[in-house]
Amino acid sequence: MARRRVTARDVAKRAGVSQTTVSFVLNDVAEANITEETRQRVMAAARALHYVPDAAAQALARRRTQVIGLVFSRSYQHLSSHAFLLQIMEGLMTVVRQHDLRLLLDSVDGQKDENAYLNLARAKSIDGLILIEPRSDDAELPVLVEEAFPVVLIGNRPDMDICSVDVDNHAGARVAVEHLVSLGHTRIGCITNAPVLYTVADERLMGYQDALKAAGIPPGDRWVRYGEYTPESGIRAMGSLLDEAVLPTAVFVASDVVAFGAMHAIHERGLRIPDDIAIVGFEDTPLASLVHPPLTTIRIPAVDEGRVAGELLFDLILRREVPCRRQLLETDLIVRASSIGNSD
Amino acid sequence: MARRRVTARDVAKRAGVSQTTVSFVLNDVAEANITEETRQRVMAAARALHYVPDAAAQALARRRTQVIGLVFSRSYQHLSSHAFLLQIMEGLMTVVRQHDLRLLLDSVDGQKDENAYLNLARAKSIDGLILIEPRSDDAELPVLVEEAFPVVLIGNRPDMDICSVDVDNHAGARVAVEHLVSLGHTRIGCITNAPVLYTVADERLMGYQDALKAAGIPPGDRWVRYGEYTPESGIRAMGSLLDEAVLPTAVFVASDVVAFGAMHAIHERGLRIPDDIAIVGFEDTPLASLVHPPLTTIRIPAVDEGRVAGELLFDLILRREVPCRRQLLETDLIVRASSIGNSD
DNA sequence: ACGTATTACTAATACGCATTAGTGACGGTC
DNA sequence: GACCGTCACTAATGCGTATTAGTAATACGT
Repeated sequence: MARRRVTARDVAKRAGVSQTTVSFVLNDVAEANITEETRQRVMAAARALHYVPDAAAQALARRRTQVIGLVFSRSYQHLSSHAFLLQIMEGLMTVVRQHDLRLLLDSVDGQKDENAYLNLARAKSIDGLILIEPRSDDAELPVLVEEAFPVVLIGNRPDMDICSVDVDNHAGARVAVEHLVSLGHTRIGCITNAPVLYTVADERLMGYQDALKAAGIPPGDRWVRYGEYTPESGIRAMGSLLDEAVLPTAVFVASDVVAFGAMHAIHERGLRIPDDIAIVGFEDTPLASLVHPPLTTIRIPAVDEGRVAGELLFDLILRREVPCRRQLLETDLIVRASSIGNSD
Repeated sequence: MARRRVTARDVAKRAGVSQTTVSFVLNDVAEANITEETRQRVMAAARALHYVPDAAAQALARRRTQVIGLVFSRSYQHLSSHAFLLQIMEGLMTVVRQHDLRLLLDSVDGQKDENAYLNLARAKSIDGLILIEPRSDDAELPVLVEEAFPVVLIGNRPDMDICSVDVDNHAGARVAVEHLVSLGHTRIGCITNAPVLYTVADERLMGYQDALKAAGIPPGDRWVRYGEYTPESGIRAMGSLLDEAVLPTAVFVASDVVAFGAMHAIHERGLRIPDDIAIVGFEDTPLASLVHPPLTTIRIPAVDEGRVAGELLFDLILRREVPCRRQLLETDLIVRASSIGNSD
């Protein structure tokens, strides 16, 4: 086949007008005063030729690409354990479609790719960026902000003045642990969702500790372990906890996915949930209600996070006034059988 | 800040050469005979100015965008239940990085967006396309093929001559059901992963039926239900199965995610897995080994699918010879406790 | 010594669109 | 009837790169 590309000039020729007019018609330029009759002729020609404007040429001329970047600060090997990434994308997608944007995906792997998304921005491959779970040692971010590039974080960097959408991780973790305290637990462990280098992990750990303090329980390191996104890390962490001489009676696992691993480890040792060890997770991933026993957890409105972040970014790109630079969404405690139900 | 963009001309000025030379140096054009000394000067200038070529301008001049599209034929509302989409992306990402490409994400929602990815192609937003789970009634696909646009399917369209990466769904389903037969089951139900409009759902259902026939068991519709990607659909389908007067003793659920819902429904009714009803899933999502009881399933090498599809597409884009247009990857039966273990 | 090759570059142009600065035709004004 | 304004367009230019067609300067062969 290999027919030549259809350009605006082809459309113009067919409609018997100039390329300029074609551009005016297709972009609905009001000041151009195009007669209805000409408009129809152009539209018809465009349709007949299956004309679709060249994205690169448009981007070059308009200085806008209509593409936004979605980047997560994890190596892509950890991608598949990112339980609510898909939910975030789902929310984001609604906005993306509304405004006829495209979504460009990338991941950042700590050391390896320097300037990964910074270069995306500089190459103007994207008009704006949504960054998931920024690391506190991320050095690109300040540069981007300094260059006034539109960025919205999902998660946060308390040290920076930057638009972000987040949940109150500290409060959420606290509610989770208070729930366990209210059930009478005093020996409460914690498995983090990630290394504390990630703000989100640190905040949840703090929430855990503060809840204990508030309940008059001295928090220590004995029952604290560090997860790393994956179920496997949950298995390891819980395995290590279960090797302690004195076992906790409840564990707050700061990520559902890690919690699934932890639950598996508990079952493996022949212990029961919640009778021997109660578990509370964090996130409420779609499967949390389906595992056995269903997992008590702190719900993050991930779809909303994606949607709100998308809207915020869209406003930033258009240089609109942004009402609130830091959006904090609500978490909810979802009580299920892993903390309170009949045992399995 | 808002400093003006750094262009190749700026780099040229600083290095005391022409823009052409800058382009030659940065693209390693061998025929250009650039002296090492000049090369160094240009490189230094580029680095000093943080020069990054404008992606749109490059795309326009090169007639290639360095972007590939990843599209799934599901509405984005179903996105988050797409268990191994992330794994596919993980595999794809390895290729994408190797060749310094970008990944553009989109979804297609049956009726709503006509020409969704066709327009991506025509706008030359992307150099090639990977389409996940094409529908058999997808009318854009033939057009794309006719226009000789590089496309690789994950899944297949047996009626079309098109590059694809897939697993043998029929064989996989058959192995799953044969496993149940070998355990002595004769009343074996099936819950599909999706409407049979999707090739992949149809194939797995066929595999189920053929396995029954081969075992001398007449396949009927009585114990067949139709899932729709989600756990919820699994709950519904299994609920409906459990309302039958005579219950199956085993059910092949053609998707892990749907199976998780089905297992939940079984637990809800106070039945045990596998004692009352054995379950075999399909896919081996990361959580299959972690649910309770761990799920027997047919493993799809999803990461490999992504990688292979990416490599295939890359070859197509470069108009290289493609060794085999239809790559069929192996599935494995992973036996876990949901079919054969101790009950829960 | 003269023509040809080679080297190391540069000038000019194309890519396909958006946009700015016109332009000719027509209508109304004083 | 000279002037201004509006209407409905078009010609020309710019966006930032890749690439092609040069062009001086030097090297080489005979």
